[in-house]
Amino acid sequence: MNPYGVEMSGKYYLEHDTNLTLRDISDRIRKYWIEKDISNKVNNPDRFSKTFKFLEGPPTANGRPHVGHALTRTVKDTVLRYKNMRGFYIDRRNAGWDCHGLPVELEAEKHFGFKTKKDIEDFGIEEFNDYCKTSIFNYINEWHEVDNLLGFWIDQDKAYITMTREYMESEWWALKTLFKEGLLYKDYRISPYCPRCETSLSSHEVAQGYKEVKDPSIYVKFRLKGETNRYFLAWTTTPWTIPSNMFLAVNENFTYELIKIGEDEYILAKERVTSVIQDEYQVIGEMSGRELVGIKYERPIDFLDISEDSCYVVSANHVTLEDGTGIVHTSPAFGVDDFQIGKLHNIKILNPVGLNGKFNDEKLPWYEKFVKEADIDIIKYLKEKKLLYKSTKISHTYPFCYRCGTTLLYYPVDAWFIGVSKVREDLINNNNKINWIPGHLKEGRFGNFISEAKDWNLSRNRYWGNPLPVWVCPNNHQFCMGSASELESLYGQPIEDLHRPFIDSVKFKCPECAETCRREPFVIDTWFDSGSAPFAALHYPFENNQSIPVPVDFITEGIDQTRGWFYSLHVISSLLFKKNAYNNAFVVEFILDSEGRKMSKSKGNSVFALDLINQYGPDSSRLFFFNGPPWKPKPLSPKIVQEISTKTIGTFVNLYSFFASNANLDEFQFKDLSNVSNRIDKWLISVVNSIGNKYLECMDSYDIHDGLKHIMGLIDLTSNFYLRLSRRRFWDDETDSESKQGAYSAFFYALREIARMLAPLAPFTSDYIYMALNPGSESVHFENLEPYDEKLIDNKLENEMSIAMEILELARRARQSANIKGRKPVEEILIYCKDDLQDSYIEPIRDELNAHNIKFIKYNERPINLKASVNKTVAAPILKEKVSKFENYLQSSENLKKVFAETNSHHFEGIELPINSVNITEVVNDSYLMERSDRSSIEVYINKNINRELELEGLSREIIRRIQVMRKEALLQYNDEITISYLGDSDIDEAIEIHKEKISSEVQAKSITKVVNIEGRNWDIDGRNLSIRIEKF
RNA sequence: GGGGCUGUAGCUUAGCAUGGUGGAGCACCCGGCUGAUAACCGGGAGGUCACCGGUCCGAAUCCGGUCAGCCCCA
Repeated sequence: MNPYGVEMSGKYYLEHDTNLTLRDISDRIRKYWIEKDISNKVNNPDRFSKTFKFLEGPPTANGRPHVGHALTRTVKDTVLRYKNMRGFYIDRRNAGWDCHGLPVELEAEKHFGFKTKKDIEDFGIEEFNDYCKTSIFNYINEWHEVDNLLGFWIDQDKAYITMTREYMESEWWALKTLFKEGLLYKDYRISPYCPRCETSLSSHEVAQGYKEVKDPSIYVKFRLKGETNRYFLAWTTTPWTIPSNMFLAVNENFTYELIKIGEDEYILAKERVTSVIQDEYQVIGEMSGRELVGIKYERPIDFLDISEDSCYVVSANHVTLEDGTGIVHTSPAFGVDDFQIGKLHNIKILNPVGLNGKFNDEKLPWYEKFVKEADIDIIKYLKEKKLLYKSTKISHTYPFCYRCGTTLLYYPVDAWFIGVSKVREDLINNNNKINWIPGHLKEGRFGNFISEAKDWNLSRNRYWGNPLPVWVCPNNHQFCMGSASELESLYGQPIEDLHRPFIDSVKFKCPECAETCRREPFVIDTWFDSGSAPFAALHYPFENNQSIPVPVDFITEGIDQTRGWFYSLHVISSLLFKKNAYNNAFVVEFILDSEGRKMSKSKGNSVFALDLINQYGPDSSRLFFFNGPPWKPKPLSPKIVQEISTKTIGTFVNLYSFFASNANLDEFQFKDLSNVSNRIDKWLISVVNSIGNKYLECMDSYDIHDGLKHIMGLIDLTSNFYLRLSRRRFWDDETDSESKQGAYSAFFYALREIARMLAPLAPFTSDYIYMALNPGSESVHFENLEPYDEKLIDNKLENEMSIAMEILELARRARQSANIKGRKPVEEILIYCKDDLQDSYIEPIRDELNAHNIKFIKYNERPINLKASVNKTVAAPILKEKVSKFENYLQSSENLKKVFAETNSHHFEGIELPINSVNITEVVNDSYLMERSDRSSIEVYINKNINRELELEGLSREIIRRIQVMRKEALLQYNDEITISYLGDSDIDEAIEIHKEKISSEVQAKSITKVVNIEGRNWDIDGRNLSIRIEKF
């Protein structure tokens, strides 16, 4: 019995059952792998001296895996299998699961029907988090199933899980390390904030919620202090921020104008005047921005108390001339740039808006009103006060909460930051050590991003996440915990669960002032979880601390992770270890639907990984992902999956099937290549080795799709050139003929190498063929891929064979033009090439050429006649009425000789003619037909004359073919003998008579008998009737 | 508004760093082959190489701009 559970019945090679589908094959192989624990045996560290470190990017298993996941998992598996075969132990081949985060909470909220944070708190944080904890593994079984079906050899039982105490504790260690260096700090910052969810949002969350909207666009008059009708004109799209105005900002380098409209005078940037001002105006003054700085003004809305040292013009670089007036209304509580100005001028910030997004100062007429809804009232108020120059609407993109659709406010919140901007240099230096695939990401998207890296807002006002391990006392003494035990010793008792809400109740006496320390009420961004995977998955530094856990050698994820996981890994590793987190980052694009549209839940065009694999089988699906570079978006089309599968796996299995059935008949067993002497066999070996090295080169540089292309090229050459031309040699009667044994050896070798090269890409089918070729072997995946043997590569031979291919192609074309079937022998084929060709070149294609004589000829032996005609445009004006005489002159071959001999000019009856007055053309001899190659100047001449002898020979081959068809239809074995009776015309009689011996041996006939009456099969051979009956002898 | 990538036959793609008549495969049509047969071979048709301009004797390729699609940032 063999791995497939098939009885071999004395045969050496498994005969391929053509009824098996690729899915059947993969099912059997998968079962075998599991039974024999092949995956673990292959990656047994004892087998290797080198190590390749991998890191799995952890998905969240609260959704179904889709085709995009199948793609990244295929890339991972292909690279890891390849590295195994190149002699590397795969370290950290374990799975990982991301557990925390807002998306998980969002699903939970949906489940319970919650709308606000209050709903969650009323329900109970403990119960809420309990639900989160279980829901993240809702689809874990399907993930396992996909990995299993796809053949992804990842260690699921050793998966790291980001919500475990150990994992979280490692993150605490990291945070404390940063805290000690001043790189984790609390600040009061302007963040995008959702007043409904009452939390700030991370930048990538904000990015998901941009919408095109219409907002007010108002030009507000700010009266200069001490003036009655002179104003600064400032523009804003957020009227609700006017009550908290504290400054006006200008750009020192711009030129401003003072203009007059009626009684009123306005100051605004010179360049903006024509776009903003529609009324008649006069310019009455001009000044630089610098001169405006420091000028005091009166607020248009002044209900709120404000410190004295405000309400003057300041200078700021963010002021541009692209829109507005070149004077920017500044409300430090509600804008990032505004906030910076407030900070710079050391002002106490005015913030009349509560966490719920409503005005919370009773002095305002809009008290308790949601700020966006107050816009219209504020505009009305300004208009009444005559402090509004102009009010319109503007269409622009503005962020909304991606979860609930509420307008986001830029709002000052307490937050904890990681000082990423302080280590930009390190980020850039470490990026230089990374090999990005594709390369443009290094300087492009990723490089740009890190070169302007901002401090990372780590804190979230949420529930399900790793709690920020910082405790603060009323005197602002801050303590960051670096481990669970550190906290336990301060707390004085063990802490079971590090999650909220339990951790919230942990308080301790401040070691410095004896006041009570309470935890900062945040959880940390879940991107910090996954970005900590290199060390946290190892519980570093509490365990596995012998060496620094970065960099790993290889990671791969989708392009969307450039600023997600790729970024967080990079930042954290640069901060903690001053090293790059990974050496090779392979970034893949999305799989689109068959129409080329993005897959999305809302369109309902998503394809799940299971559906793909179940429909096409794992190997076909895997190969599809490498049809073209994986970093280009790919539409998922059934036709393409089918095509690449048929061309690669289908043809390969077909090749094996041919090999096995013949090799078993001849009882061939592969030993080595020493018996290979035939040119075409040597050629095949050469091609395997030269393509093999190209394959390795591509795979080593992660150009996996090019590696696949080389394999496909090799399969194609083996099938359509080697086997087609060598078939007959495998049917040779003499089992032991040297030629036949050599052919088997070369063929076996090619199949084995194809199986090995294909193993990382199509692991199931390649293992099937490999084990079938090597009875008793355990798996192709134990194989080592070494550089191929240069000594087996014969470039000269490969060149010569490509000339042979070309000759064959030309001969086939010539036959077609001459309307002579390939089965019909021709008298002679002449081949001309300006280089000397050896007879040996065409040895492999001799049968296929099917000619009695094949000759190489020299230039002057070509069967052509030269013909000359008068080029009348040139000759006529010179010769005038003698033109026709000249034409007659050229009819004589004697004269032609003279004309051809002339090289500089022609002479006729004493008249000198330019050389181009005669057109010389080559005409192929009537008996021949010629085809010429554009590439290499090879000319092939085929003799068109078919005499009776050739006719009958061709006829005999037609008869053979008919009988073969009948043998096959009768399901006869190759070596079954038959008797033949037939009825046909006299030509057929004669053909059979002459070629009886040949026919008999080809079709294994004991006898061929002409009969008068027959109940046989009727054939039409080019208009002739032939009736044949065969019987098993 | 800023940045990145992509654009080659109906479809999937090669060629582009280093300029020299754009190659394949699939599908289609015609013909052929047939002990690999759900294969195979030959031929045909099908391209303003997204568009516009520049450099050059010569541009799919280099440069500038435009458009479209996708992605990222704001």
